[in-house]
Amino acid sequence: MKPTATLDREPTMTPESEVATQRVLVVDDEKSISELITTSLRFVGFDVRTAATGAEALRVAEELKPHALILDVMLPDLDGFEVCRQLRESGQEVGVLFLTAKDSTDDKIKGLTLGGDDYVTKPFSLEELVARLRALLRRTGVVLSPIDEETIRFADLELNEATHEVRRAGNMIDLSPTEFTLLRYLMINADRVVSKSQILDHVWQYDFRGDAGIVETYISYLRKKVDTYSPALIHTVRGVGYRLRLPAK
Amino acid sequence: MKPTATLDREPTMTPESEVATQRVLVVDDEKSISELITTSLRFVGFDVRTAATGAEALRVAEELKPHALILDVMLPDLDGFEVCRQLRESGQEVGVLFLTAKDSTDDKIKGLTLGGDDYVTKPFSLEELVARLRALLRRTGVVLSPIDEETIRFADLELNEATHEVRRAGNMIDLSPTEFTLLRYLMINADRVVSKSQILDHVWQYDFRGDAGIVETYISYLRKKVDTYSPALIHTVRGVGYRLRLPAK
DNA sequence: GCTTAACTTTAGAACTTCCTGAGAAGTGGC
DNA sequence: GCCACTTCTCAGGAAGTTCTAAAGTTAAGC
Repeated sequence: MKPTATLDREPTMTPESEVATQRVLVVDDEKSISELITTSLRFVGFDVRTAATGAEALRVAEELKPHALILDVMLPDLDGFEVCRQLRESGQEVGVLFLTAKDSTDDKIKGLTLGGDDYVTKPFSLEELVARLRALLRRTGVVLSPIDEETIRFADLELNEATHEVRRAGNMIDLSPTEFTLLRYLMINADRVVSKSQILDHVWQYDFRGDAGIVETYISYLRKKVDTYSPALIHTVRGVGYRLRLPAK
Repeated sequence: MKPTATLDREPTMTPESEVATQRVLVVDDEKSISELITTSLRFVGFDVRTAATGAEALRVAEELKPHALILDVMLPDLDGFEVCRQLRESGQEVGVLFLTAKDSTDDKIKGLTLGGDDYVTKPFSLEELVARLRALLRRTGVVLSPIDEETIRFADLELNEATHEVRRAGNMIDLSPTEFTLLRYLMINADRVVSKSQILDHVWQYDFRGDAGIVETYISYLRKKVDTYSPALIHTVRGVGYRLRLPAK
């Protein structure tokens, strides 16, 4: 991943003192993947540790007591499920987000979504991964959030993760999957400038090999759908990137 | 395909504090099965313990006093029936859901439904297992289940778990077992988008190895039966999944 | 004010996803 | 053992989405 200059994080970030940072353990033997995830999660405010093998994961988890694990199913020693099993056996309450190859037909994956755990197939987009991790932490926090709490708001814009509905001033807006993910990314980073390469890194799958021009195209699509209402919310910061914001006071 | 971060949960979940958590003991010597069940049940709000042998089951049951048992008939030591017998002998009031291989022609299974107990054949779908367990707890009346209604409603659609009847605007609709389970899954997740893989994981048996195309076929069947009435309730969210919803406001 | 780089928009080709119908294979009741 | 029902696969076509490329527009620097 291209290192980025700007942080992405919650628009209404609660001070550290009020909300304890959530600890996440990332377990993957491919360094490039685990680094990609680590950097992203650190930016969005998680406390991240990594492990490259199942055994290491168990050792680190013991000490770290993470709130969630991001766990590759294919590890050099124990497989992901075994790691998960041993962890639960030792009494650790931890949500697990499994990473798995797209064509993997492993039975064991099934049912996990019911169980509060979840899985993401490789290659994923960071935006998707973070959204899923958040949902998982919300869920494993025992208290289940009603649909309303799954809505991100900015000005008169609302984006609901559960229903996939997007509204501007109460009017439904129909978005394609990529448009939806892009808008969510902008909304989560409301008021901050995000660069085209940041957007590419987060919204597109990590193995996308095209150029950043696609971002311009999608911003254009989004403006046609979202900014036909006034005031316009999507602003270009020439030479830097894009920014969601209300008109200057 | 980009899987979505959708939660599955009860549409009207009652807070933990109001309803005592129900304790379930899962007894199976196949780790993958008992894990699958455990994770699923934990999430839908049960307090779950496991045992791998009949002897262990008796020991744990003594201490846990579970409201229900999910009990594999084939155990390495005592068989499931024997475990059940000894438990009842010791005076424990407990509903039992037997797990049995599909081709098992064991007579003992028959007649169990009379006593409030029930059985499910392997491989099962999680949706089915959870529904049966709830029904069992409802019947044995040990504790009121968080959802004590036997009818799930959405708009003018009604689905009755006990009678397996489905009505739209009062008119009976005849559904096959898979159609029924799929519709129930959609109704439980009313208003939320559920992805095809989520549907596959929950509605189909855990060892199903086909592709997600089958979900499209069944959605099509269901629409023909349920959405011949207007308004249509089953909506496609392209690239994401399906959603049960009333026409947009 | 001209030049140039940065951005926007559009068109359309390539691709993906979804719907449906037809039929093969399996299952259970009588 | 036949019939009805159900499950599942597959294939064609329609519709929607993604991405590239090229032409049009804007703004910043000199």
